[in-house]
Amino acid sequence: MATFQTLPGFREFYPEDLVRRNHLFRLWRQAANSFGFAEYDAPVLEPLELYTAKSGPEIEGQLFSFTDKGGRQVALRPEMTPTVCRLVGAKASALKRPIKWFSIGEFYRYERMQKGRGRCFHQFNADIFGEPGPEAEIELIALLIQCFGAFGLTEEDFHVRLSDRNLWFYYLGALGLDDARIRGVLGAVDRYEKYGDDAFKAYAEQFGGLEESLKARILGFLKINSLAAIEQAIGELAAPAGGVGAPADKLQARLADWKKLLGALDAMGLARFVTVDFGVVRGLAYYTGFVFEAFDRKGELRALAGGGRYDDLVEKLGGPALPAVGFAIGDMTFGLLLEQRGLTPKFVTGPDVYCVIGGEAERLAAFRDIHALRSAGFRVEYPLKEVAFGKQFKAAAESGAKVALIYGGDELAKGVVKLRDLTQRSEVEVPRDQVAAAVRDLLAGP
RNA sequence: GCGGCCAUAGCUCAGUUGGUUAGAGCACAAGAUUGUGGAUCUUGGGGUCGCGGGUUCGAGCCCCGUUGGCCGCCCCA
Repeated sequence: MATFQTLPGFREFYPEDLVRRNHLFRLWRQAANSFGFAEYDAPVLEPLELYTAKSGPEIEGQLFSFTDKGGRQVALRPEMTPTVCRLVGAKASALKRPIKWFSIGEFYRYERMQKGRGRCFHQFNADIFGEPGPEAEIELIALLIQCFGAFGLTEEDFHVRLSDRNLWFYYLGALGLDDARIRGVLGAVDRYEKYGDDAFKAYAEQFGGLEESLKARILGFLKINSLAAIEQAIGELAAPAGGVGAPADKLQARLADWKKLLGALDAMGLARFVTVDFGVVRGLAYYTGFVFEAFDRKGELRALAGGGRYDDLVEKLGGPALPAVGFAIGDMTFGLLLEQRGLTPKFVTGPDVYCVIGGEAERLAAFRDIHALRSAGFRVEYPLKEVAFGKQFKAAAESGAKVALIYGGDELAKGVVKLRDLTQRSEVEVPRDQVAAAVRDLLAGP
């Protein structure tokens, strides 16, 4: 029994696990590249203030934080957004626009583990900086969908729920709520799906109960699920029955943004993945416009991905004023979904060539070819120690190799190597100086 | 931070009302097999029964604590 255990919530990746993880990363990276996003990376350890500045001091309870030997308060990164804001902010004036960046990294949160959540996890992050219009959302939501579709997930498997914190703010403001109350209501809206009416308890404790008529209007707004419903709500907002209407020009601009966003996604053939759903508001205070979250269609898993616009954050973290939109996909819930849908393919990790070697004399001859084949890019295996032929053939078959090269005394005496096609179970003798070419031909064949 | 369930070999698990030296399958390794296939047969390595304490003549089994895991709550950037 091992004396030392893995720290709670941390994961180890044995080779077969890492193969699967790499598969995720490979397809995500491919999707981002095809959308023209540039990959970056950054430190795992950051100043604690980078996170407390954004989220308040309470956040420290959720962080792996400590004081380093230089007396600095530091924390393992719990997310990428503040880091990438710093990177972009520091060179904002020198970066070509639009700034489209992505990364894949490991993150750490000091939390209790649950299904789909651990203390360390990986995230794919994609962000666009410098673009205030919905063109940025179009790119990002399309990329998000592609990051899922690349695995064979369809609209039967997941959808992206899209909402708008701007309209929420306009609406709640028009209902006469101040900023603190608006945030309180949004907190309730965020939880409404899960708790129903109980979601308003926290609000009631802080501000007193909501009037029934007010609550009914909020719940009505929460049920907005189509462009037509948005249009209608905007019409009502511009000319409210009572109270203060939101600025008409802003509302019209917002409606135009919605039309542009949904129209573009439809033109890409992605409308079937997108659900308008004002029940999504995201808990975070810093989101400023469109927000979206991806869920499995069955609603069994926690969120697969989340994102939105955060136009004020770069400036708040000390950079220039720079509009931004971004999203992140976590690897844990996403992996669960792939597993549920049987979309984690069997990975062939076998070599191209397995060498069967007679004895120590033949081994030296084989080594020359093995190294040459490996240098030529083939994946070549051989038994490290002298083993009976029967065992070697068994090992060759089990390895998954398509080709066996047989270095026996008889062959080498004739200046040849036997090349066995392990699939066809056929053999040919090949002169030693033509081994690489013969292997290449066989592997390239049908 | 809180609650429920759980912990026996690398994995999946059995283990009688508490009773001798803790078992099976799979996996791994060796042999059958010194030149041809994933099979089969034989054999083997591998366990502080998570850890610590208690009850008992005797604990894998009962009790307490602790660590870890799963699930949920809080939270979820």
